Amino acid sequence: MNRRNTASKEIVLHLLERYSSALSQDFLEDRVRGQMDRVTIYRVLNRFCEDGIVHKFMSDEGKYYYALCRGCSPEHHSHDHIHFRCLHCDTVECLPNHVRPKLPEGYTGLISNYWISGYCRKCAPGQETNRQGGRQK
Amino acid sequence: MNRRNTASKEIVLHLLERYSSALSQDFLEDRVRGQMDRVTIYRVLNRFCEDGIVHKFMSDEGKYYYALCRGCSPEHHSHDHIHFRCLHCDTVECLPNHVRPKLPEGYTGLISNYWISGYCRKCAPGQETNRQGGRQK
DNA sequence: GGGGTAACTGCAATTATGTTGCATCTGCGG
DNA sequence: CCGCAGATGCAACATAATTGCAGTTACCCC
Repeated sequence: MNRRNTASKEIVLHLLERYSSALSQDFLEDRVRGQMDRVTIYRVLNRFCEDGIVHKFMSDEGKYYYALCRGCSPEHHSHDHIHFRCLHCDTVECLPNHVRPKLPEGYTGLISNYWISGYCRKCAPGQETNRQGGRQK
Repeated sequence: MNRRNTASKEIVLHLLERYSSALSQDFLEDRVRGQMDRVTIYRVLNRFCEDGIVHKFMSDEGKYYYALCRGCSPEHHSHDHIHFRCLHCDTVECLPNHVRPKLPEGYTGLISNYWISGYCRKCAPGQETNRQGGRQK
């Protein structure tokens, strides 16, 4: 199973880097409309996940978001950080915090997904807004 | 908008109480098959949410789970607890922990959903199992 | 206790997202 | 440059959420 360098991979990777935030499949679809098929995006993203350069997580609206892995090797992923959605600019990002809540006696936690919605720094009350009109949907 | 007492409400409420864990729509469908329509379950559950006696949250598999609110009034909901799925018995429950992670400077958190998968007390390694053959799916 | 109405229900249909099968195409090693 | 495994496009399917509408019913009011 050797991976190949293809235009599709480049395009998707470039978008993930450019936005430096977590993106949903349908957001990517809008950006590459006409350039490649939905299914190709789907498969490219999942291949990235298999290769450990991207992780995906379920959002509060029931669809996956994909983000570049930062600071975790393919062998050792640490995804115990918080996923944050700004209710104003609708950006989804991975916060640097590491979270390790204490579970009740007898419980073992293996996989986690922490999700918080609110206002990001750029859209904080009192700050000038960051909304970019449909930057994400 | 006055609510009425109907058989459907009773049945769904009774199931939520009986299992005392978070249930998905399709799990409830299996339990009431022939007694009421899917859409009715859907609407009953969402009415419960509006009324503040149930809260719903997105699972890691992309579907909503519904659980009775415990210790939160209709005016003041506190849903900053952890939702836990046991990978063995597949039960989803609300843990009592309250979580308040510190966000980076400038961020304001409003809504949260903490999700952890692992093994619950009953299914902990070394314990006898709790799997009930399709108790949830 | 009966009537009227707003709330509720059932059925059909639609939307959105994820997923798979298969025929075709292509990057790349030899 | 040849061959093939990996990648792609298209069609189709699966599942969950959601809406419209016509018909039913709980319950307030008399």
